[in-house]
Amino acid sequence: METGEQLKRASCRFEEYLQSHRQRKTPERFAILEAVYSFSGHFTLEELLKRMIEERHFIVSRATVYNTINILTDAGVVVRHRLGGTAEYEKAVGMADSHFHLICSKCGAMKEFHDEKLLRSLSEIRVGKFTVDSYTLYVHGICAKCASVMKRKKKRLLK
Amino acid sequence: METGEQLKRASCRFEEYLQSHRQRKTPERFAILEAVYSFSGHFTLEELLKRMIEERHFIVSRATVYNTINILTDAGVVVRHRLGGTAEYEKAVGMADSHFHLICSKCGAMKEFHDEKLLRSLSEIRVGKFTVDSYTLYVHGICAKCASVMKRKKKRLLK
DNA sequence: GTCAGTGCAAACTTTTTGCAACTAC
DNA sequence: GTAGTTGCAAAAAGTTTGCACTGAC
Repeated sequence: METGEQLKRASCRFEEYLQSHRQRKTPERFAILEAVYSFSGHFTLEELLKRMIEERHFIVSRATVYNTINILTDAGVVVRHRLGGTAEYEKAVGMADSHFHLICSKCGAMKEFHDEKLLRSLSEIRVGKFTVDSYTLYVHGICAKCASVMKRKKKRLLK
Repeated sequence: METGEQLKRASCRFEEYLQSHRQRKTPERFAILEAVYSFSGHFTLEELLKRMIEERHFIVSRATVYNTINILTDAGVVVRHRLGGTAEYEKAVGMADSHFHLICSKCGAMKEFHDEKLLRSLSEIRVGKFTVDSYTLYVHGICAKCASVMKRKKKRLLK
């Protein structure tokens, strides 16, 4: 799915959400949604705010971005990750349920990966009367970069 | 695996971790580990501190509990969940990699579930040169309780 | 016109840190 | 003895909130 299509679907879902929750369709909300979908990967709230104001020249307050990102998350068009101190976000439409996250325990880096087979296993989850919406899978371990650093360190110690 | 066995294995792993990281085996650290393993489910840092002091009569400062829980998490004997505002923790030995989490988007409740098949799929994950340690899977959706509340609400509106 | 949303700053919650005293090694 | 650890209080970081003004419906 291309980026424009993602945004279109997200806007649609967001409008429905706002309507059904009797919340208003303000320009701020849609400008923030667009900025969110302009990122290809993860971003923090601070990065989003910066992109809004400096790059997209849409003046909006931090409080409104916080408020809106919460609504977007509730609406299911944004996913929130809280691994380090600062929350990270990413678009959900055309993304969620289709990729998973590798987290390096050493450096904290987060990287995406795809796995069709795993995706199929996940879609088969049925747990009592719980209605499944989406999944978030974090695979913890050591990334290639940190592994090689540790290897070098070990070698030096052995000398 | 019974609780005592879990704690024993966790202590062992923790000792190894401390040794290899040249960190000290203080009474505080092991008292905190024991308190952690005295919980059967999730708990917050505040709950842990309360159990330490009020129930187990081991006086320790909040700062030390924060410090220690971070080390325990790094050592892989505790898992941290950051879904709401406050972090929640749970023991990892005999738990992690063997159960997954259902999160209700409505009420925020977190519940565990087991799935042998899924566990097998996860253990087959291989992604480039990333060394896999453990997994954390969150399944988001609506819990049975919230679903029935919403259903009732809908019915009332239709009357 | 009404009530929800926005912007600002202040408040709040959770977690980390600086420093002196202490203790495991 | 030395360097890591603790406890306390203070600070930081991240997020939410109160209030007056604005604007969507």
